[in-house]
Amino acid sequence: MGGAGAPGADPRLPLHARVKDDLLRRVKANEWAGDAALPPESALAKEYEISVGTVRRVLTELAAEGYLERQQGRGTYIRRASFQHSLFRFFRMHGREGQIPDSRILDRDTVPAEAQVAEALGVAEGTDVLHLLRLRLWEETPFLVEDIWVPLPLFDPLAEVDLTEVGPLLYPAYEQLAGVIIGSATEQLSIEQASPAVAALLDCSLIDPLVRIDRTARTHADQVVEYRRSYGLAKSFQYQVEIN
Amino acid sequence: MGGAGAPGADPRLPLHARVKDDLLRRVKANEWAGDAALPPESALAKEYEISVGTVRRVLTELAAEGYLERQQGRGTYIRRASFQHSLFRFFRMHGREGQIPDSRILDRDTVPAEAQVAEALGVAEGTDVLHLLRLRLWEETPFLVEDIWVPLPLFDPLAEVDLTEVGPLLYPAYEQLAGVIIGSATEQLSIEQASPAVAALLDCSLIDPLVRIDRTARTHADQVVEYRRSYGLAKSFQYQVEIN
DNA sequence: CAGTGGTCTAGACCACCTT
DNA sequence: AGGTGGTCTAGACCACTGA
Repeated sequence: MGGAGAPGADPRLPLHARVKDDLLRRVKANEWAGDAALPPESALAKEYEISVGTVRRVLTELAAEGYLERQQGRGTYIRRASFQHSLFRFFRMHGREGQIPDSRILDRDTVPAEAQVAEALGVAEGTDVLHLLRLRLWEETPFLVEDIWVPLPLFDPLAEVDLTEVGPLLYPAYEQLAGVIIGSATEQLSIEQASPAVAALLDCSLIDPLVRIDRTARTHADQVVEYRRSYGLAKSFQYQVEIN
Repeated sequence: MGGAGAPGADPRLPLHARVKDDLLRRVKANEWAGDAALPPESALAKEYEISVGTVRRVLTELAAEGYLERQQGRGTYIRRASFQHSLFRFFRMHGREGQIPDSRILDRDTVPAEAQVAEALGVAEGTDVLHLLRLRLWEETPFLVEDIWVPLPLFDPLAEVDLTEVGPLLYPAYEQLAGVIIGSATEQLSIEQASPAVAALLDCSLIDPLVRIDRTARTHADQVVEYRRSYGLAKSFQYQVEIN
């Protein structure tokens, strides 16, 4: 290592900034995959040829930003979207406390991306993408219809897997099948009238107001890997957001 | 000073935590009011009989939490109203890009807290609180009705100020008038039918669906200082959320 | 027990602002 | 020039974890 860590970085930046950038890059590149701990502070200090205090500062900042978890006596680990965790991080409709809704994938097909899907996923219009139609239910009562598009060939494994082996949560399946970890998402809410197809699935009338949620989900590296359009019955709708 | 700073604090807590609590108390007590800088790191270190490094850590944390501003070469100051900052952090309804909607406070009165308000604000039911009724408009067209409750006597200045002097944003006014800085908030969305009073203000029919947003806003220290209930027309509703 | 991160100190040097 | 916060180092000691 050449004294700074990130070779291409602006050498006018402070040491800790350059090291932080490089370490974040390595974290995002999935070094130390699985349950492995990062090297201890002393090892990183030696590797980057900086003092332990500077390494500490960088690791503490990355932990504060949610990339790492540190535990005294154990070590420093990449914060993974743990299965149980990712539900409540990305599932924002509420009503049942801490329960996971049932999930039924009604359809799975490879389709050319229509304009809106292509733009969201950042692919050319007409490119083949994988489409899922999915119903979510509380105690056999459907409350949400989801159209989900993911890019190919990244998600080829999901196109071929036995759907009965996919649990009620998709993001853990993304991780297991395609190695894709969802790091952030943007949701856009609006209110619409039901279309006939959606009304049939949700068992509601065509004049009932629906909540529409457009979600774009990204990896930690900000690559868009899912576009999802969900419809839910407005009258049973509960959506909670923390603003920090 | 007795070596720790906060005399009543649990001596098992780390030094930096005790000093931080004490310093925060002094900041909230408005020591160093006006434009005065806090004492330099070296002076605080001497006063608390701790090392400069520990003082640095405390000040850096308090700055990260929004209480202080630090500037190299000048000093450390209590953070003052920075209007630009709180602008779009808490405003989640979209449609116009980056514009601030007009705002009209229709009513201001002191009322006993009803059950839901009391619970949200963490005061006893029947306690006097300040209530605002506020209309928000795009180009003279109302799109949002807000009932806002804040605790007294904390917000006494807001109860007395000339309302024409309050701009289109409340949180900067909270800062200027009551010294309250909003650090985080929780919003809960649901869909309802319009009540006659709201329908009149929004100029809509009683069967039109409305979006209801319940917001609880807190200081950086997680003290709840505002409960707000907003109603908006569903058909013009756009709400965007980043999930990280 | 060895190894990890957490706390705390002491001090050198630098970058920036004010006067 | 003098004083401020920003960076970086070096090292001591403690608390916690796991074998």
